[in-house]
Amino acid sequence: MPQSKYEPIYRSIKEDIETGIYKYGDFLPSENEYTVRFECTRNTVRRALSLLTSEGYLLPQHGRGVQVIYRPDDGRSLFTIGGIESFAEAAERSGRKTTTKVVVFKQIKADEKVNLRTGFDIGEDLYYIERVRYVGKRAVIFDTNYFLMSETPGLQPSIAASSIYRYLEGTLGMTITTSRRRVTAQQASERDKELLDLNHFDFVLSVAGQVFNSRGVMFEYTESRHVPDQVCFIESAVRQKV
Amino acid sequence: MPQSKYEPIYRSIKEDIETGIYKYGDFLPSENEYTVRFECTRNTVRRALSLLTSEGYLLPQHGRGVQVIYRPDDGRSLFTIGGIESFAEAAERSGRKTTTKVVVFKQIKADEKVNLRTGFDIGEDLYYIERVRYVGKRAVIFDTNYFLMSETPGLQPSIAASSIYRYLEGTLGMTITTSRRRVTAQQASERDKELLDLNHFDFVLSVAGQVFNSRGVMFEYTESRHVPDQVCFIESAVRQKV
DNA sequence: TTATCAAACTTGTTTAAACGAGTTATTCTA
DNA sequence: TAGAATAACTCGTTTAAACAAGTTTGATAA
Repeated sequence: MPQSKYEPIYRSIKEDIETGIYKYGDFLPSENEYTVRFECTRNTVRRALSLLTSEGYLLPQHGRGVQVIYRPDDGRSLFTIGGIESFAEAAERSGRKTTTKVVVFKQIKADEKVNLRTGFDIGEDLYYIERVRYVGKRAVIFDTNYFLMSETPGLQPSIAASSIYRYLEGTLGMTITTSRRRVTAQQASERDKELLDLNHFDFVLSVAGQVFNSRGVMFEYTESRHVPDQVCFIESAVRQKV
Repeated sequence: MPQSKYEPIYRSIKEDIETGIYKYGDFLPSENEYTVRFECTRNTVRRALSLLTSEGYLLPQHGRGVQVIYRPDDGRSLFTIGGIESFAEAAERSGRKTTTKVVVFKQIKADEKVNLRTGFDIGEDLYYIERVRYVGKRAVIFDTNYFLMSETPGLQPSIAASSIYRYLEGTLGMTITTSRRRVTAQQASERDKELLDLNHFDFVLSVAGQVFNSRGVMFEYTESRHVPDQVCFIESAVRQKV
């Protein structure tokens, strides 16, 4: 791939914001100034800016300029919703030590119950995996995964213990593109209490979702049950024009 | 405003998907076909398609086409995260009868505690509002709002009881653009138990966030505490290219 | 029949230009 | 001095064209 042009521009401006060169409330240089600085057209600049807008970093104002509305995180949030990030990626970003324990790893055939829950067709061959994720010594996430065997050949417990995504993207050359997730608060099950260090909590934050690869095949269904403290999801939205 | 051209195209294709003309797994007509159908350039078509992609409706595949990955909702979710929707809008969309009761309505000055929680500067004049939202006869949401008085003049309890956003957008001509929200699961407080019909639950799903108007002024901070059942948040994400 | 190659698609990126429309600052006028 | 008109900015939308790069299909050659 011939390395896109807008991507380094996006990254450069993002860094300028995160390092405080442009602070909350400041206006960025105008689009035309950026075309000179980056030696590209306004379209390319606008593409980079629109990415940052959708991430909640910027607020463009017609006729005035583009304002920075980003405020640094307080660091309490492990995950940022609005992007796709694996457990390992998120942990690395926040600089915390993490480990994974594989509790269950088996092959199943999707029955009606699985179909209802995950959306996989009845009769499909699936890997069923349960994992517990630790941050430091504390069990904070209980993951249940269903992977479509035909799309994820060679999956093994040893891979599940490190990073399945690294395997899929690296070894298999798969591209993960889109996911759709549902976030709910739920009563902790007996299994949650058994596997997670919930302390005094008796509920979890559940994130369930389907993941598609670049060929439009839904190859994964995952439910992650999170210990409620120390974990939160951040989302930013832009209101649709009418 | 000269009514944008991509917007009706976006709406048209969205409708075709939601009404099942194009089903889950189908490929849409190519971009070039759409340029003929809508009498516009490829750029304009692509703009409409990219909106639907970011909403999780579509999965474009380089060299192959654009696939539909939308599946109709099961209707259990009142809200969709990833957009900005008021309580009234969301309820209307799901066709349920709702009412609002204003519990507290007063003017306050932001102190250090408020500043830490909301991000408003110390000394700012604010409206402080507490509201309980009912779906049918059940109290399902406990809302705490802070509004910047200078940006929301004339706010009154009677307005808070109907729709504050309708007042802001309609009467004041304000444009709401961007919001940034944090989703967490929390232990139900005594006040939650007093005001909400939690039934057997002792926890809530909290959504807290800042809202900006079109002039880049943060004019609202809101925390909504939801009864956990029957409410969920849906989010779709597209993985960032590297 | 099978394998290979090329043509004809598909979406992805970038340029260039023009016009619209909102905001701000300046200049001119009363 | 105060106010109105204007010029010079800002971002928003759309067109047109070209090329890159991935996929599918069908023709061609072994």
